[in-house]
Amino acid sequence: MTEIISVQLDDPSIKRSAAIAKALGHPARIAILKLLGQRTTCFCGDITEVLPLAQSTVSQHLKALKSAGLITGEVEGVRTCYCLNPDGIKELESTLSELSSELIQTCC
Amino acid sequence: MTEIISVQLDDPSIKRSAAIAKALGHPARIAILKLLGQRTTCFCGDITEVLPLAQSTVSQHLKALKSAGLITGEVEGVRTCYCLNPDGIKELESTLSELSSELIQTCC
DNA sequence: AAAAATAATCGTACCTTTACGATTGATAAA
DNA sequence: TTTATCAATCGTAAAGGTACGATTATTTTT
Repeated sequence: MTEIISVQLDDPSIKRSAAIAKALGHPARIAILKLLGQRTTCFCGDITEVLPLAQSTVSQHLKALKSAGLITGEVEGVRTCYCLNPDGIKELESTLSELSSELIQTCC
Repeated sequence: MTEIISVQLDDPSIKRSAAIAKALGHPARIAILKLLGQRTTCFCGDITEVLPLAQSTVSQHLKALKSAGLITGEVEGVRTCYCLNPDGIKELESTLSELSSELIQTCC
């Protein structure tokens, strides 16, 4: 019985997985996440110092990570303090490990 | 000692992680992977039947998944048989679980 | 009060992605 | 041999992503 168990593009869990993956889909954004993992806390300028990108570009990437829920950003005076968002990172972990174990079950 | 342990954009492992994530970064491609997980084997037409997308669009997504190494595609006469690529799926699993556990360690 | 510092946003240029229909080339069926 | 089938590719339009410098708003420091 090879039944198709509904694969819909607007399935919220598929959309969410794709959105998380999309946020990870650029080297700069992975690098930023790793950096935040090393330093616990970071200002935008700290990241700009380390990456070969303009401040406005870094700010853009931070915005993408924030709207995907993977980081938080809190204004502290003239700076903004960015941190990994534990909830988002856990969701990243669970969502993508669920997906890969689902896939591995049949193919490996 | 809060030392930065080299975060470079052209680090191959960062680039690879980003490339894998990018391949997962669209609902249609996640749906295709899940479909292949359910059916073990699929022709392009099977996928086109199930997804609300034109054949040429599905073909494009299959191409993206294939060049990311997540699926294989073998011509069988007039059709092409697509399968999950065990090596690619394992790499997806290990790469992204390594990343998330690295991140979880500091933030959670 | 003026100047400096920080980061968001704007404007812009360029490239990529996504989607479609049409076409093509290859194979299989009539 | 002709016709039908399948999927890749082409051409193209619209939308989105990536990068930069310049500008702006806010907050500190002087």
